[in-house]
Amino acid sequence: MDDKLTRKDRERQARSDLFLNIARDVIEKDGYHELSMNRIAEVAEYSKGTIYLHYASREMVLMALCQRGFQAWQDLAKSVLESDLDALDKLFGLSIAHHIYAQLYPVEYDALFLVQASSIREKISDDAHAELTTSIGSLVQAFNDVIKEAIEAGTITLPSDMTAAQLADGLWRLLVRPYAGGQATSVSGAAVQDTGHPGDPALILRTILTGLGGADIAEGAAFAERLTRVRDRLFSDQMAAVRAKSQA
Amino acid sequence: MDDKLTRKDRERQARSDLFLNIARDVIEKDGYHELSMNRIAEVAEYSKGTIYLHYASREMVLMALCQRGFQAWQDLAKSVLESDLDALDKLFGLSIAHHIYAQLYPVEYDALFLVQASSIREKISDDAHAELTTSIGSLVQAFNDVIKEAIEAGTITLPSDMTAAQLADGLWRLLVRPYAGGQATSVSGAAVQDTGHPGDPALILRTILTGLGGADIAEGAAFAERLTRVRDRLFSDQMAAVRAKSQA
DNA sequence: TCAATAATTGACAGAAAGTCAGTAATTCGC
DNA sequence: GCGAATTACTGACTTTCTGTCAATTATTGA
Repeated sequence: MDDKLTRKDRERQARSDLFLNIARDVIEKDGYHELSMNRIAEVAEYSKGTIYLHYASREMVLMALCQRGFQAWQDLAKSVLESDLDALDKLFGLSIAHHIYAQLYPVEYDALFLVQASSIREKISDDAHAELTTSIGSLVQAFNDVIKEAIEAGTITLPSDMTAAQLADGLWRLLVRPYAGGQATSVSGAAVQDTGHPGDPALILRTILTGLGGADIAEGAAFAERLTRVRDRLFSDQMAAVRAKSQA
Repeated sequence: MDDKLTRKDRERQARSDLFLNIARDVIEKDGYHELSMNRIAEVAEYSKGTIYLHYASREMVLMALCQRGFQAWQDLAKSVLESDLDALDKLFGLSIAHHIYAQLYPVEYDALFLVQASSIREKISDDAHAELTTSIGSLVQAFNDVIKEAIEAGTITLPSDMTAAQLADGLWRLLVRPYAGGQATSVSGAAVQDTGHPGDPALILRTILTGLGGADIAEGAAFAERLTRVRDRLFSDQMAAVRAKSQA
């Protein structure tokens, strides 16, 4: 019964994906304001009505793009969680995973901020919004899990009235930000440069760790060494892809 | 010569302000997607053409709203910087100022995230965007100044390779976030509740301070006491306004 | 082979942005 | 106070998009 929904459904899925790819390409090439249902239809060589059979609105296209991207992000996070690294290494791993995702899927990453902006949020269903919240939540949860693991292992110690969830939320806030894709200006005026490695946010992470885990973890050389080691261990393939991408 | 540009210009300014107020009210009442140039014109009892004489596009209305709001925020920050409090108190003061601004100017605060979303950023001039960046920069700069002051006073100590600007940027990231105006869901899944006082972000601030300033600053009671003291000292009027607003 | 079902189309309605030629009001030199 | 010049205002118009739907074409399975 389950595989009764095969070819037709796979063709349908393939078309959904095609439209989403086109949307992504249009955005990457010409920006969001050039993304229209007409344009997708034109490039896909389908009519507009067909696009609407797959996505109820322009906003839902962005939403779907965002959601599809999350899958890749979650896969990265999963490979961190399922590794045999210790809790602290995993924390670094999640930070690196974020960075890789932002580099490898810039449009999808950017869409995350777009769909959360009020103007778009207002136009999508509560269900769709709830689904997004769930996706975000599952990534914050990954931080949460690793933090708990680190606490249990005694690697870090939280103030008595701070929960793992609160710390996870804080780390999320520090990491996740518009990457100003291709444009120079940082979101804050402090001219934080993206130097091509998990850079400045990691510095703050480090400061938090100074508070929670002691100087021996956060100290310069040890910190950098751990970052490199975890990255090479878990994500050498993806880092190669990042480098390849930045060539082109 | 300077005051030659008086009545006419003030009338013009008054109209610009009127349109902006209407825009804010429309957004507050019916959301962003109900904001149109027609709607502003209608409410203001001017024609659409006149609105366009003041704001070149819908996006520029939002931009202007955002910019006008910054003035109020900067005033709050200024009263912190110019107070005779010590550096650490000022750091708390800036955090409280942010909170008050978000409460008192929810539409303007929200607009900050809206105008930074790619879909809108793409439609405004580079000049307008640069101006916004400058405004944001001046607030981050306030953090920067206070952090430097705190370092000089020996209240906090930074890791050797962390600059004040980096810490300022980090604090900004922790504090400044969509307040999910009126809506329940936090941006992250970690269900951080806004409890009506400078709440959870302060916890992270506290953790950072544990790392940078020692446990005696960040310890529970001392932290809460400082927060209350600074708030009452600098912002008793504004806190009353916040309370009044939450009544209505 | 053909009827039923599914997929696709593109013309259409509606809404909003942004333009601009024309009109009204105001100012200022005299 | 008059008329010319400047400034402010208007709303119909064009364009461009979204989202709909009745009609058309393709596919399937009996």
